[in-house]
Amino acid sequence: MADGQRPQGISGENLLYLTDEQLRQGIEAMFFAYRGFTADPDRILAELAYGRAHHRAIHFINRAPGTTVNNLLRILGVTKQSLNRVLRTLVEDGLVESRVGAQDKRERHLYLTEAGAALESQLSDAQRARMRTAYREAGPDAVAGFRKVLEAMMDADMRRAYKRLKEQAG
Amino acid sequence: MADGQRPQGISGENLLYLTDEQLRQGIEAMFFAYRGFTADPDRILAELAYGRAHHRAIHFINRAPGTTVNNLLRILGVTKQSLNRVLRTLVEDGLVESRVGAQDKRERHLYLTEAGAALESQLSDAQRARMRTAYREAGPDAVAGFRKVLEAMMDADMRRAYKRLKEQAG
DNA sequence: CTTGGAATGTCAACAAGGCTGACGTATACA
DNA sequence: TGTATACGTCAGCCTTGTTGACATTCCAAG
Repeated sequence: MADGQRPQGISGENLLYLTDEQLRQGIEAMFFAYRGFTADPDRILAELAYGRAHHRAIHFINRAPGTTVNNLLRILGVTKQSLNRVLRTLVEDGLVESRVGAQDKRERHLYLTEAGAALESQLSDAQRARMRTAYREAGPDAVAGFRKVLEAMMDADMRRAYKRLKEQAG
Repeated sequence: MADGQRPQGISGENLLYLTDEQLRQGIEAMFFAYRGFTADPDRILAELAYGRAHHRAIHFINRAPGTTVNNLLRILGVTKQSLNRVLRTLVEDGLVESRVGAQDKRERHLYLTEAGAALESQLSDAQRARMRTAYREAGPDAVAGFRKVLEAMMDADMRRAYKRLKEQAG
């Protein structure tokens, strides 16, 4: 897998876009773009003494109200201890409500309170504003390609989680 | 900026792709994809007691050999104390060489050693392999769109850094 | 009905890697 | 000669990941 190779003309396709250099640029694009992606919420969170982990929890609780801790765990891909710390502060601060399960009392079902929903929409608005600008600048065809590549880049189980959320919320 | 709005028919364009729900899906796609994006290098790094910070440093030193500490700092967007910690272990472990500048002796120019280059290419190969699969699956048009949206998502100074690297390396 | 294992969630302690602030040293330049 | 710049370092803090130990609850096998 040497650098600078240029596979070409294989079965009639133009494979220039699979060059190591092209892939490297894609990698760097992901790196720089992800920074922009998180920059706006990060600024808001810094003022509130919260971090990115809080944002992620709030986002997915909003997205799937009543979800269990275990389910959230799988989506976020962290340990339950790590999530628990974040969740505890959010509950203490009155942003998240944790209700004991009706059928299975081991489970906790998570909901945003009004204050939690307010913060969620503040963060979400900021992040969507950046996304909207980028989408508008790039145009609908580019956006379709963007989504397609991202989806292909996910691990299989994340792709499943992603699709489930998509269907769920229309 | 309420949820679920569907701006439509504005100046003849179809703006369905700018729906809040569409933007939200884009946000989640970025989140899940970034996990996949870092998963393979992370596995390799974990065995070597290195982290993502080491990977980033190695990547950009390889990309721009002889770069100064200050320049690397700006690209990575961290403090010098944070970078220094990582850099120190890399120099100690013989993966990175730090040479005093010829013209300006205050500067340190950074280079990968042979061992450093070997690790770089191991990490790079893993990450490119995932990228290549995703690119191939999505196709060239999707890739073009992917890059276009990512670029539009960057902060202005990151976009400059990104373009400089692109031109530099062809 | 009881008991043991599995599932769920909590508490404690530790490490990586961000951050700020302060300071020292060498060099460049006006 | 004095000021600015580039780099390194020490100290201490915070967030957020990790593992290990433990309590509670459920369920199924005996």
